[in-house]
Amino acid sequence: MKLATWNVNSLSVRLPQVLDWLQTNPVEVLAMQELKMTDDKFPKDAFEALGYHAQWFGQKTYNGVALLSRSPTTDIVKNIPGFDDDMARVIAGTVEGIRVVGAYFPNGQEPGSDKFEYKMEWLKGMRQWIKAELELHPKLVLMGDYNITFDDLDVWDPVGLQDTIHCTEEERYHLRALVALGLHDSHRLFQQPSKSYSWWDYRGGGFARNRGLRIDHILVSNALKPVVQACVIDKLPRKNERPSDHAPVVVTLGSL
DNA sequence: ATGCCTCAGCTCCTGAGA
Repeated sequence: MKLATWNVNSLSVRLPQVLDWLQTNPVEVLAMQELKMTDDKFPKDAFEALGYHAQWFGQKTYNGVALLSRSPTTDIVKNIPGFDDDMARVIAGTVEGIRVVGAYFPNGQEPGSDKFEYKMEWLKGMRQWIKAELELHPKLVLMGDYNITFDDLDVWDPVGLQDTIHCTEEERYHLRALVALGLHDSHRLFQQPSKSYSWWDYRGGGFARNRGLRIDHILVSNALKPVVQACVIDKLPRKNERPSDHAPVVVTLGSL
């Protein structure tokens, strides 16, 4: 089965592209981020017409996340239990026996800012919760827009972007701490093209010059690691007219 | 260049994204 994550940067604008992509890539699960719409605007019917069940957690203007699945998703959780948050950033559910967490991690804007502090607190809350989730659900996938690079390999200009947002040691510490709970970066389990990124700035021909960052990740739990067969960044949708600035990431799992 | 695009909305500018 394939599971994917995609920051669509406005589902209203990107809906036709998402539907196209799903027809070519009929993944079992798609986690979307940055819907930028209220719940009443969510295009449930369009996804159902393609054979998907949908769960969503929207918000006006910013954030908003959703899970699409071919088979029904159960035990839905919205946002991080125990972490008070007025932003719609997390949606979790169980699909085919796998606990799937789709997340839009805070951007953080700039080290030292209030938004950066919020990001750090959010990361702590996420880690506490995922620790508990892993005990309840050993087969777990945590995927989404993390807004954090693991290391220099994930950064087109590691020198110029050193210690800037997405690349600070503090953010990377939290990402490693999350992995240390018993998760694995699917991307790095496989040989990947050099300079593999999942986001490119709209400005300055970022995509054409491959000036990007790898900030969208699919982490799989210890129990799932043996069955991970592939992890691919699909750059094709980034070549569309009016693309999202992020590309989808797809992981393939064999049967346990 | 505190810019460069893109998106939403208190929409013809601004805040935020990353």
